Amino acid sequence: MDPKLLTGTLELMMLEVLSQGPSYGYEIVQTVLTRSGGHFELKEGSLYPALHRLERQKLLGSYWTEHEGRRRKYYKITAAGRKTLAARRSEWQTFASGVNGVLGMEYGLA
Amino acid sequence: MDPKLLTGTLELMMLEVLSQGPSYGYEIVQTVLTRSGGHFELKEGSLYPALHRLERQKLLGSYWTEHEGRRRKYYKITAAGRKTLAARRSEWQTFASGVNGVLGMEYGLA
DNA sequence: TGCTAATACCAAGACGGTCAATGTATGGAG
DNA sequence: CTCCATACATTGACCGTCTTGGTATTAGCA
Repeated sequence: MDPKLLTGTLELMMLEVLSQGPSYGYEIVQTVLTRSGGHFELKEGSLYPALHRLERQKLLGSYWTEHEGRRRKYYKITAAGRKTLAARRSEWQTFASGVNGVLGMEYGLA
Repeated sequence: MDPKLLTGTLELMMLEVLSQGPSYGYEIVQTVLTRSGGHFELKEGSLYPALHRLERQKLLGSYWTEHEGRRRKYYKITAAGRKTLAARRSEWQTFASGVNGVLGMEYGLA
């Protein structure tokens, strides 16, 4: 999987995952891996900066917890984050159908 | 439309367009615009470098022509280009269904 | 003891996209 | 006739995001 494709959908996917409840970096990686059918292995080097970015933009909030001796930083989507998520979801759909249009595959998918 | 989404699909779309016959930069922009339903306005600053890149990789060949006083540089897909196109198409499908999986929208689209 | 998993973070570098400028030629508005 | 828009290609500066890979901590296991 060409990593360049991820650019721009990373944040969308993170917001989506967090829209279903708070989570932390390490777990988000697992969730995305599972839900993508094993295709997307988010790298820490892109995940954490993205998380910080989204937090700076107030789309996420965060808090630390302790779990069996290990520190976890939970991220929680904000109201603004949900709004952005909705916008990005629809942007993604527009984008995907645009690409499919160019590829001559506008109908259906597996 | 967030331009970051384009990263990685630009070349795919260009190869696709060229798989249907030789074309030149300016025309490729129009073709993609039309076939994407008016959504993708390729910028010259990304299009031409991409064209040159693909040519360097021997996925495209090129030749100049003259048309009503204006110079045109036609690009033509190579056999290697077609192979790459096939690979990228399937990569795109995997990618799109991965994203849709994360978004919980694996079925159908308009 | 030392390795692995869980967990978070950061710095350096590559790469591709945007903006905007440059250059040439044709054709139409005034 | 002049000016501007359109057709067409190229390039350079800038920016943002991704990858790689290294740091750091704690728990648990060989």
